Amino acid sequence: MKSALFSVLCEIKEKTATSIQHEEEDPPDAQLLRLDNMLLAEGVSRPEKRGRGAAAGTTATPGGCPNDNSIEHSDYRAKLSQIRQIYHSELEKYEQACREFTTHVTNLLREQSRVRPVSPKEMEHMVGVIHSKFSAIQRQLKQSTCEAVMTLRSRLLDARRKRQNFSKQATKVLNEYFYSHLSNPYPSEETKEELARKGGITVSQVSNWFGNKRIRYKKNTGKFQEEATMYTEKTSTATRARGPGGQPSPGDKAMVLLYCSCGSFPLTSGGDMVLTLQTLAFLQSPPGGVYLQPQPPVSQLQPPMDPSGALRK
DNA sequence: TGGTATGATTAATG
DNA sequence: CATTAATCATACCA
Repeated sequence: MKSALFSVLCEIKEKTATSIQHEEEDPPDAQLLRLDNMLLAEGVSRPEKRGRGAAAGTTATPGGCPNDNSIEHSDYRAKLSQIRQIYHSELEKYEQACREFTTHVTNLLREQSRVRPVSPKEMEHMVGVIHSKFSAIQRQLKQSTCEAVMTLRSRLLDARRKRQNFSKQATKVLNEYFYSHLSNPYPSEETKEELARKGGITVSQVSNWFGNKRIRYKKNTGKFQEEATMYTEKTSTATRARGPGGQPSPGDKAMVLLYCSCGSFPLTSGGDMVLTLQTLAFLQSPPGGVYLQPQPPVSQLQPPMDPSGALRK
């Protein structure tokens, strides 16, 4: 032990002899500062600390969002606190080691001072060098902690990485609403909440879903034909009218067709119009069942260009 | 393993 | 601030 210490001491001494100021050759204090900031922002530097604009933007919550993503985040938080613990204990260890080492070295120097003159300046230098060494180690610790946090974040917080398909129930609920409101698939906030509740997902997930759905439906309506008939049928079973064979009630089907001949959803003006049209369509819907029309009658919605072509007729 | 489906994110827009 | 359109990254399936 002692010999090891001594060798380090000698090394330090050498360096001191040459030039102290350039000892570390790379003093990026800015980087250190950034690391500190990040650790602070991530809540690593201080256990249990909240209340800083930092996180407020993303996870404002106390109000009415029940699960939102706190469930998913609990795992993250658990791991984060683990990291925090390790970080603090390591930091503590380093600091203690630093103190011990410093006293050790000063003692040694003091001993040496009996046989040779040791200037106070030399002492100071020694101490300074030791401290800078340890702070370099600390910086490394901070850096690796940062990396760990980043990895953790990307693994657990970035939802894109942990994407999970919605449950059958959720997609059913969403699709049913979507296809039964094809003419205006823009659920209100309340509706979104209800859909979210029924599907066991969050409101923002509902919004995302509708955003994706609208755009994808518009982009390639043909592809969704099957799905459309499927879900419109499904909803009609609830209100099922005649026909054991499944003669679907014309209403919703008609909506699909209607929609097709009407153009895109952005009928901002609205609801009444839709209703009227719906009734109209219902009345006009041919008994035979146009709904099965293999040809996608759809896609009138003025997509800029229709790749599937051949429609519009 | 490659292609597709799908949920989430982001930039642009009004 | 809600949407659209594009894009990312993963899930899922043949």
